[in-house]
Amino acid sequence: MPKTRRADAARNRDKLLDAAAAVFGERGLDAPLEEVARRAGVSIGTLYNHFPARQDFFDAIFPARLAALDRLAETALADPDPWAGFAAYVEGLVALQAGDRGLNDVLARGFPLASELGEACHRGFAHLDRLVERAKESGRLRGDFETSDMVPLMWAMSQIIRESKDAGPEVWRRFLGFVLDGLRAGAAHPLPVPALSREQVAGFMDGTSPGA
Amino acid sequence: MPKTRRADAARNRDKLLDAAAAVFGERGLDAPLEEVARRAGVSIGTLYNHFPARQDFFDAIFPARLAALDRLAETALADPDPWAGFAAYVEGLVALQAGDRGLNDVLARGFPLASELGEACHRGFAHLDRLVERAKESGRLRGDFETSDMVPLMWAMSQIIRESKDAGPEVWRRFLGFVLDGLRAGAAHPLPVPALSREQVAGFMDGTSPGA
DNA sequence: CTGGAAATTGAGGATGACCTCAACTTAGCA
DNA sequence: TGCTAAGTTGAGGTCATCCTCAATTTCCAG
Repeated sequence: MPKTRRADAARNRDKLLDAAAAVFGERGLDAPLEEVARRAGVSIGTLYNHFPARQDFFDAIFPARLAALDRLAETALADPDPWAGFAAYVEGLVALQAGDRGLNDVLARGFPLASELGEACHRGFAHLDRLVERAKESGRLRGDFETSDMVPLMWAMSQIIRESKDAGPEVWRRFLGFVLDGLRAGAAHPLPVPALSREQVAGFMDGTSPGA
Repeated sequence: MPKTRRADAARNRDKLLDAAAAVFGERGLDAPLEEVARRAGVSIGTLYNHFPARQDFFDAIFPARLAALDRLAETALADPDPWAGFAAYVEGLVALQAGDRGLNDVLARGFPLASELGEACHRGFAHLDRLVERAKESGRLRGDFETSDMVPLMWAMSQIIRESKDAGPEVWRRFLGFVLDGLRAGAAHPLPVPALSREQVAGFMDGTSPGA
């Protein structure tokens, strides 16, 4: 039923999507839409015709990228070494956002989740649960680590990536090294505060967060 | 020579300073100046008369706060246990920015450093050098930790503080627990990337950083 | 008390982003 | 080849912030 679209309109839609992917990838999710229109070689009016709200771009762009997360999780779960699998997943997740400012924003904020994105996120958490469980059972991941601890971890890494992009784009690997060393069972010392609850995590996902 | 200022002008200046401290503390360094003027009960023109540039507020406000850092460092250096001193310093530093959105911004960004602030920062690094040195010599802090690693650490914590302020204002303590566990000598595994150099760190301090 | 220097005021110009819509252009069917 | 619905256009309204400056008010020294 969307087949009845005119050819030029379809072309413009694609150009907009390409431009949006590029612009959001470079400048983040708050990039001006006029820049997207400009880069697509299309007027701002046409942009709003195809994507009435900024969120519509996100819904069109990110599901495909989030598929990469699923693949990452599968590879990680296939690793015979549970700790290596866990570590590889975390590192892979951070590496993905290091190369994509838009994805970085998605992970960094109390994210602007919609429909399909929400599901992808749910799947991500499910995968993560299994990875964490497996790594804990193997005795290599500290027992008091919880899946929800991944959220602050992503916040942290996202900021490091943003700040260091220009002057030292690899530092995040070093910092992640420190953190992972702190997550090994042998390193564990008692923690002063309980992990975020499911409800708290959910709170970050719909509540709009203040910019920085 | 600034003695020749009129009494009302001095009063207004103080009101502006108080208002600015409050507003920047709540909303961060990008808070609208009109809000500062409004809260000071003064017109926007007067604000610009006293503080022609936003930076002038920072220069007037932050040196006093940075004195707290010096005190913190002294306490930490006085601790007979070098590791405890180091850990207390880090925790104190993070705690300070947890209570002050403005200070958080100062630490989080490729900061907007000026004159006096720059010096305070230098002092901070000098203190930190000694704390790190001492903790390493005691064999409790991992040998490959460098003073400049503190910069990404502050970036990381600042983001966690910002994101969690509303829904779980204590999570940062938990995450810092993980990180500190990773900094203990016993936890160390080889790192994939060298620390930031002095020059790189300096690069963050003048280069204006993009907002978030 | 008073004159003039010092300070204050706030309307308004500049900027950059958002979004709309009436007028125009064009694809594609008959 | 028209003709029309689908699509495009971009000037311009809205909004939030920045910053300026001519007119006005206030302080205080003489």
